[in-house]
Amino acid sequence: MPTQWDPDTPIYIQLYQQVLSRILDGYIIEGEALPSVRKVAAEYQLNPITISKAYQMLQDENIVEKQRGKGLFVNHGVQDIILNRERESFLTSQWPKIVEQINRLKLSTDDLLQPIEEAK
Amino acid sequence: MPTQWDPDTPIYIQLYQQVLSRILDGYIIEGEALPSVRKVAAEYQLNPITISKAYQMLQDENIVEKQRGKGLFVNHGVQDIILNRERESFLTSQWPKIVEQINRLKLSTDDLLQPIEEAK
DNA sequence: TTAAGTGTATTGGTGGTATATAACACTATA
DNA sequence: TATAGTGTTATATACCACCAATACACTTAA
Repeated sequence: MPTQWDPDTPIYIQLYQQVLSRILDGYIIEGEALPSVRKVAAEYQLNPITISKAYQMLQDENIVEKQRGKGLFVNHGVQDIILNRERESFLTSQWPKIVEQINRLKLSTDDLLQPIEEAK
Repeated sequence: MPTQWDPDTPIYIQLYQQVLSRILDGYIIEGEALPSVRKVAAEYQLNPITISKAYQMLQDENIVEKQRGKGLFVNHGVQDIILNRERESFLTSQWPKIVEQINRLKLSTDDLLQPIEEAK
């Protein structure tokens, strides 16, 4: 599914973001286990440690919890937390820069809406 | 002016982007010379090679041209070229991802416009 | 108990970034 | 002709992020 990796972003970061996305979009359910480090490693032809590093970030943020010998389980209530966190982050740190960029490039609403209409 | 450097982006990349921005915004004029490698190095406490690396990128893209012994001069017509290039890049590679993100986070137009209104 | 399944700590290689230092080739000016 | 100003190249050094190979500690189930 992750056709290819973006060479400008560390793989473990992309894995981390992918898990967040899948929780957010409901493909990974609260209370269930993440696919094991070795499974993902085999599927994507990666070193288990690389996946472990992504999973470690999720543990540090209390998104998942480790059950020794069993795997990593998604905590309850996390979907909402992620949604709010991403919204907050987008609105405060990304969106202002985007607006500034739009103004700097003197882009019209037509320029911005056209690609959206075409995608429909 | 560049209060501080973003630790997540190479300095020479930030220098390169800064020059592009200043040309775009009219602070650096076509036909004029860029500040010399050594001046910038002294001002920002950097190694001359670091500045040279940024300037090399600008030469590779024909933004500036070298006059041996004199310095690097901004080519004519470059302001428009940069504007079009940035617009193109923004609309095709950044904006679609932004729109997708907005949809994914189910952000309303109110959420997006509020910070803009507040800034006025 | 044994085998297979969890995650992870250690170690080492590779490549990118930036520095320090020096030298080169050229031009403009006093 | 000196001198000081351009950008550039070369070498060595240091540091850190990324990733792989290996080995370890633990749990579960046959």
